[in-house]
Amino acid sequence: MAESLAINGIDDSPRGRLLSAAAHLFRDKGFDRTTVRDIAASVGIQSGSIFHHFKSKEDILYAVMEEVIHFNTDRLRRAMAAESRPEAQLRALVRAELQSNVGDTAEAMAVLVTEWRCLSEEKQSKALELRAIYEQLWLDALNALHGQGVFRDDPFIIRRLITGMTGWVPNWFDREGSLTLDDLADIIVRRVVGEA
Amino acid sequence: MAESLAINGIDDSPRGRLLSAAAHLFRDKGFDRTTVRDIAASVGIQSGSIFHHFKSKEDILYAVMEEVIHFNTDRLRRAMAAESRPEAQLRALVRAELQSNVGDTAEAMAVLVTEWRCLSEEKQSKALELRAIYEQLWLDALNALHGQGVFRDDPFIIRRLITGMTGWVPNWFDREGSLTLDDLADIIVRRVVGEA
DNA sequence: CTTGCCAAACCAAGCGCTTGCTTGGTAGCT
DNA sequence: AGCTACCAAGCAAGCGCTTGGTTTGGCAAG
Repeated sequence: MAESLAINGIDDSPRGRLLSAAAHLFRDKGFDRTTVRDIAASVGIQSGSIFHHFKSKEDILYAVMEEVIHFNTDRLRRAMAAESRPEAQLRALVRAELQSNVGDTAEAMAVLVTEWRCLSEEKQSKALELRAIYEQLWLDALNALHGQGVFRDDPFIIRRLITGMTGWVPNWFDREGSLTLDDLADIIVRRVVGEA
Repeated sequence: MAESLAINGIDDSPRGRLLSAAAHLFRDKGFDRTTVRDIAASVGIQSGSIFHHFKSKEDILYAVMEEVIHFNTDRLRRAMAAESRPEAQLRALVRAELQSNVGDTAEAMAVLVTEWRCLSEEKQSKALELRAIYEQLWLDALNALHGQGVFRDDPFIIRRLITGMTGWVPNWFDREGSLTLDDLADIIVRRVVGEA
């Protein structure tokens, strides 16, 4: 049932199983339409028992988001460190983000994007700080590439356009289709560096 | 208060005012967190009175989506008809979509994207049919451009990437900033036809 | 100009149900 | 003994929607 999400090694604790189930349900039905009774039922406990692990339903949502941001920031950092040639580094970043969005953390990432406003403003700020670290990695890389003349337009805007392209992919990409994620990464990279 | 949305000439009927208020609230708080009491209060009537105009809360959401899809399909059709040169036509389509997403129908478009799953499956299908007409206009145009050698990659994938780019714009674009929508349209067009 | 009428628009009240969360207590492992 | 994990029961609040009745504006007959 809950194949994806995974996120990390935290998974076989009661808390980890709750987070996995919650991420799955949140993506399927949305945060508001998912009840604590739904989450409890999908791990086989009573609804009240959830509140021994999280102090509120919103806390579960925040925990899902925090985990996935941390995990994917690490992945991005590794991708960046693994390449030195400019264009290869850009391709590595795009691949990493595609992996985040349609691969192992697809469910939690979808929740991060679509259920953002279900967080209190305070928790939104905290998550935004974590997200800013992720974005700074991108901007550092893009600024470097821009400085080396790999592309011409404003790196800040280019980053926004890449975010849009990769963020929309889960809505149409077919994992069983003939187009691979690496192919797609190349096509996206070509939107930045040109078809040369 | 409710400056945007507009959508059409239907606006000064009770129904039109309810749709405007609903679109605004749905974008602000989401469909589930918006109560019929909220909507009623924002047009100055009692909550029960809403059900003389719509038979359910979900019907309000569907009406908002239907109106905005029709309106923006017309706009796209006009944009396409107004240009004959390939690249100019592409730019016209991008401009039209940006106008839809961050201009006059921004609120209703945001609702269309984020509250999609709040519709029943039956209404989702109906909306999807309307949306398909819109998408077919894009594909026709992109296929023509592709045939004329304006770009090389698969038109179908390119359309998906454009959808992502333009769809994300409302999340970062600053209408008071120095970057205009036309500038942005040019930058996006350049992602398709190259920087030549 | 008045009168009688009707449909659209609305109100006041509340029903029935679901929701997130609390409470007080128990089973089992260390 | 004490801790983690859990159950059974239920409370208070909020939800979409219904109901029965009242106001309002327009319009044709007298």
